[in-house]
Amino acid sequence: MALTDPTTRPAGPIVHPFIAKLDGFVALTEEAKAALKQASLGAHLIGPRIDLLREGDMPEGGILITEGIACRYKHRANGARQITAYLVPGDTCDLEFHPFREMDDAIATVSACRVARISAATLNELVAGHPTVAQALRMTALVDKATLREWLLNIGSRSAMERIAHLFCELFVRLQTVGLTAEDGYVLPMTQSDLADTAGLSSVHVNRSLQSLRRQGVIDLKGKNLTILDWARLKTIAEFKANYLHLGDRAAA
Amino acid sequence: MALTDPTTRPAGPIVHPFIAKLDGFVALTEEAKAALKQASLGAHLIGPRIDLLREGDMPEGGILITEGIACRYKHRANGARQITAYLVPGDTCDLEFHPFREMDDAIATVSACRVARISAATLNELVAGHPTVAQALRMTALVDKATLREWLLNIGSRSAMERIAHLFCELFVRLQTVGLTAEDGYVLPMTQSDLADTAGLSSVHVNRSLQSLRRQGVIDLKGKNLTILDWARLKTIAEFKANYLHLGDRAAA
DNA sequence: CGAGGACTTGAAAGCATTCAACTGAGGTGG
DNA sequence: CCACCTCAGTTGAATGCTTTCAAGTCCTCG
Repeated sequence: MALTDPTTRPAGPIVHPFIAKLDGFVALTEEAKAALKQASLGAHLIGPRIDLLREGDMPEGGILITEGIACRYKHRANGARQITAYLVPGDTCDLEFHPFREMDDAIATVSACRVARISAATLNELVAGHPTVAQALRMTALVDKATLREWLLNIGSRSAMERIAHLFCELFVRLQTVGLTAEDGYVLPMTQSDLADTAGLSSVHVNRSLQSLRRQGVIDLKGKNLTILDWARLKTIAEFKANYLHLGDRAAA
Repeated sequence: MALTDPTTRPAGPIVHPFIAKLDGFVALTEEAKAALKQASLGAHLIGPRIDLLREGDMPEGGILITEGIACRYKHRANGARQITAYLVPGDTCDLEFHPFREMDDAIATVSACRVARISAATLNELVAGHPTVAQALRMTALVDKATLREWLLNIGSRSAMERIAHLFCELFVRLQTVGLTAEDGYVLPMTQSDLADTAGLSSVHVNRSLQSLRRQGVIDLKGKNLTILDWARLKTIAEFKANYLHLGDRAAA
């Protein structure tokens, strides 16, 4: 079962995942691509488990992940944490920037990441000067919302194993579009505790659910390497449809 | 305990909740207000429990709710339904419009609603001609996302009673900003089954949780009339902080 | 080699679901 | 005008998924 078509899929990671992502939504002009490239220069390398923005911060601009995986999360008074999104290379947050807005959640790296900060000024130039970029950014906001809704469905109505299977499916497809998957798997830097806080489960139960998936021969997960042994079955378990990601013809089988 | 300040809060429903909402985010010019008023003319009256858009539809423009309450939802193959958002007067969907985009979820009325459809053309004029409107619309998209994240936290980490309490708090604050609350309550058109599909619970358990809230003297719910008997306690139970709604100085105590 | 974090496993307890039956209110048609 | 139907809400009991608590293993890193 070929998950990727080598004639159209990149062999390795895409150099500018952000540009590739936007270009996939709306065909960008060459000037727009150049401007985006310029804007994403000067990305910093940041270690794992570091907060990029905290609740209550007033960000000066937006954030772009170039390498690694980050997450958005919220904390409760009792210490419980809910992860509300994963950011993979090419993903951004708070580009629909608005002045005097306090963060109502936090952003942190999961693995080590390369992170570019995009100032409000740069952003304004980008949007004002390049209508295609503006349109593509609106589309990313739309996809972000659709993804949040799908996660709500996931947590609200699926069983533990289904939730995890769904997350694995989504990450596979998203990472695939930026060339960060192997033929049948990818690097999963989250701990089981992270997965628990993502899926609204206890880490013990995540552990048992993963074992169930392993026992059924659907996945193999050793350390941080996730191998999908039976993509069709994983999709069936998760009831996964990629339509909410709005990838168009980039969508995997 | 005065929930509303009669000197600053409207006594009745706001005539143009959409304009009031946007104006609260970004001060609108008079021309912008006039244009918005024009755009929201011709709202249709639609009965309860009617689909406005279905999954797979390609909407021609956006939707604005002028009266009543609607919801966004997704269905699973097994018939399970997850409500992912409630739309109250002044709320919109799909104004961050993008051509050739298929709906990945559905929109339906809960109560009878007055609904205005805003064409892509009108929308483009509005955004192109009125920067304040464009900025305010970006802000609504931001708040929509923040609300989805809060719901994720709600379903993912709170107990049944807490989830319901949180929803009641959120709706109170949102309805209050458009003048649709009484001093200590509001009209709640959702059935217990709707609440169940919102909170990721069974309707039986919603019923029992409501009774628990009633027994504690926190709320009174008769038919479609919700009365909040103890706002402080309801907020405490829900661990409700309105910051994610980004209402600024409009926020209730 | 020690320490700590991640992962695993077992058993008990609990919150939530399912099934099933019943009440009550609202609307329809004879 | 009332019987009847339907849907929303209520209640009880049994089941079960998930959590919690606790202890122990494995692995990595300093």
